[in-house]
Amino acid sequence: MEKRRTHTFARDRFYVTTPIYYVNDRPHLGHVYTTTLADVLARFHRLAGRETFFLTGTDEHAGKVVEAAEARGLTPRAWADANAAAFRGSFERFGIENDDFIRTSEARHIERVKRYLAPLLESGDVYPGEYEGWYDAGQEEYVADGRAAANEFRSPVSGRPLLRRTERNYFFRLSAWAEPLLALLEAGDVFDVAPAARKNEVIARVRDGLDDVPISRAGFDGWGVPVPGEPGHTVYVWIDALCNYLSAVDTDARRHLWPADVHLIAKDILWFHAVIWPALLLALGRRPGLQWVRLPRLVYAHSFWVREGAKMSKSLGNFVETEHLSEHAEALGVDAVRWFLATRGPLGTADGDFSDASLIAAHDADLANGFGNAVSRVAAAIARWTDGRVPAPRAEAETTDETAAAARELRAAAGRAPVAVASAFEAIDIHGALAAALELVREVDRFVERTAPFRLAKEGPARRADLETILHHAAEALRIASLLLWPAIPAGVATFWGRIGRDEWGDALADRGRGDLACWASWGGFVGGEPFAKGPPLFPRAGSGRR
RNA sequence: GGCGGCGUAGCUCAGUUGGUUAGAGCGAGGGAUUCAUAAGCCCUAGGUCGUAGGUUCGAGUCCUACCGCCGCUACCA
Repeated sequence: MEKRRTHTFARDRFYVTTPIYYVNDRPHLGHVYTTTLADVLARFHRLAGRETFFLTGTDEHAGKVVEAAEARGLTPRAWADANAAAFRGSFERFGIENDDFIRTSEARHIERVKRYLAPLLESGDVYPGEYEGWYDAGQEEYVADGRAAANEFRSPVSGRPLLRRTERNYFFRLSAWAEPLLALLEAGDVFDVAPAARKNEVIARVRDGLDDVPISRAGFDGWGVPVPGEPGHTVYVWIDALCNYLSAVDTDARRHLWPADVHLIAKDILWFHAVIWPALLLALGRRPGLQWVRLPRLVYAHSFWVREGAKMSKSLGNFVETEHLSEHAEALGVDAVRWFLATRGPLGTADGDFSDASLIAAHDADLANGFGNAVSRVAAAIARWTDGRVPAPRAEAETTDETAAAARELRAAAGRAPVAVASAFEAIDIHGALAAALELVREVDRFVERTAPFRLAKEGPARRADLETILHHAAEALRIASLLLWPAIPAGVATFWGRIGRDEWGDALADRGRGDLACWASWGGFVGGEPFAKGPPLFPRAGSGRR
């Protein structure tokens, strides 16, 4: 389909963002999806020991927010407070640990948007002009020329004729940045867009040339960011919203975090993130005192969820609500939801189908029958034959050649896995990263089948060294696999760590702390004598068994 | 209309710069086991690689046409 490209991130830090969500929306699958992906990435980089910053938030400055508030007899502030809280709440429910939650209505943000606009006005990157376009009075918005023509100059919503309207507002000189942007996109080493198909779309459009874009709206009703020096104008919400990525880290304590490593978005807002935002940053970076403002390294646009083949939309009313996801989380644990989103979602250019059955199937196949069962069988073996303690490894000379060979191969697989997982995560190939982690679990299952410790146990002391080597290796490989799986299924893995006497890892990573993956995931963490306790299934099967 | 992409086993998809018998996961069928969450492991899919041509010693992998599907075509977050 397309070639994945590895993006090399700064080694010691990682900054990932989600879009800030429209505060008039109720949180649904789409929001939880993007945010979960960001959380998985952020957790991986934290685990790897990097200074990680994961930002999400809400976009609040739209005229419709004021309307929605008025309709409910609330102030925009109160309405936004309630809905922003709803977003925060649903994210918390799925184990998402963002480092900050920015709201565009916050003073820290508004103040900085003004601070970014002022120098651009001064330099002429932003200039006053006249915008003429097809206006949909019912929607109170302009309709793009192409779209207006396609609709025979009638409102796509109401069907009423569109009005030709002229408005005085401020423009961003986007046209000036087409060439530099194209060069950057084609090189792809400083600023990049992924997946490749999305990048191609952007390049094709930028190649056709760019028009200047209006970035303000006439009128200011106290909700929004006033244009500096022109208090009767409001900064267009999109421009306002994009600035959040920068404004959130534009403090002495955080400025070093910029540029963002990944802006994770859905494909519908690619244009703003892949063209307008970088152009704005290029312009900003030229202003005195703002040279630290560089381009984000990567804009990654995933696709949409569909439900049983049908697009989710307000008109169909078929959104997968957060409440619905919560039911799955209650039945199977949050990890089940996270795992499904992270491994089966529309990460590439194709839309992905959501169904309850596929969520449960993913949980059963990978978590219950996979990781959970492997942990269970190894824990039971250790409980029965080595008193619940991980045996110390034995010298190869003490075991048969067959045992030694199998052990060597498992150890090699455990060495390859962290490398494969890391490089997949670097390429935002979350499916690939988690598949690589799960592959190590499969290796353990194959290893157990091949070496059959349950048979050796019956052969008495003669095979004791083999038995101990086998159990040590199986435990060790699962220990390493658990680290690699943690970003996606932190709850179950934390429980597992408790059983193997590694609560310290959970402690280190708690409260957004950092780990030391290179050290933790290296072979030899178990020296012998550690617990590997049995316990209730980490991921109890939901479906019935086979046969 | 323009630009771009896709169409590979029942399902979801991998298939490097063209080269031995086209792969994985899930599902389905079969088998040997029994430590484990009726889990795990092994074997099996005889797939016209959308269709028709072409280039080549050789094409799923390049070219052309056609059929079907999809994305983008600038300001709805």
